[in-house]
Amino acid sequence: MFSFHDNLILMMLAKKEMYGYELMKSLTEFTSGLYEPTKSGTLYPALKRLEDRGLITSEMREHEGNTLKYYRITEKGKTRLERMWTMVSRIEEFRSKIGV
Amino acid sequence: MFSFHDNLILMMLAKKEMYGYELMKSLTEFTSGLYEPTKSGTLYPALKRLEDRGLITSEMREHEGNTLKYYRITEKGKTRLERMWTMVSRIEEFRSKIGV
DNA sequence: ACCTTTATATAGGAAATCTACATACAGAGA
DNA sequence: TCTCTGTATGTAGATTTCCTATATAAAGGT
Repeated sequence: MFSFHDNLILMMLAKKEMYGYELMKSLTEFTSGLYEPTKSGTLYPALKRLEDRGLITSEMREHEGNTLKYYRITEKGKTRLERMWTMVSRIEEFRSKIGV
Repeated sequence: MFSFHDNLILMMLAKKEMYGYELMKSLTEFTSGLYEPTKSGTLYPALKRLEDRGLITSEMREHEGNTLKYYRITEKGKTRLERMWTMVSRIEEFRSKIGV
């Protein structure tokens, strides 16, 4: 219905462009205490899918002597992310209604 | 990492116990305009999984002449749901920080 | 009689996830 | 020097979940 993991990736890249490993660390920190750390075997195929669908783009770039693969969210990705924000708002609203 | 659909089911059942078809309609209404309607082929196997894991329980009960299968969230299910609330709060907080 | 809605469910294929492994380089410490 | 840890990017295979289509049955409307 809706891949939560993919949306978290888009969310992170909406803040700033990042390379894979950096993103992995950010996701792990974000979900710490709640979910298992993000693994490379989950992240990299996900990034490939998101790029194939035009939600993100990638570019190889030098950074302190290393060649890193930087990912950036596209306009299409931002539009997709809007759906998550709406969903999250609905959930918060629902929660406050039922008072749990 | 985290099945969003499963969490929405738990959320709905945290409000009140429901039978499958009723739950399907509720989920469809909740996600309307954002995602496709929930299909029976997705919902019923999900309910079976959640019951096998002890997050919900089911009971056959009469309602206006019909024998319906009512589902109820368990304490374990409520604990699981707490994780989603925390996650949703973190997302809202993140969103306000980046200002999108 | 026929159609739609309600109600629950399975079978099979497609997609996503998880576990494990593979590679390479850089720096720290014994 | 050798080894270990951390950084960095990925693939292979199995498991799990999801989607599409189908099946059944009963009730109510036209």
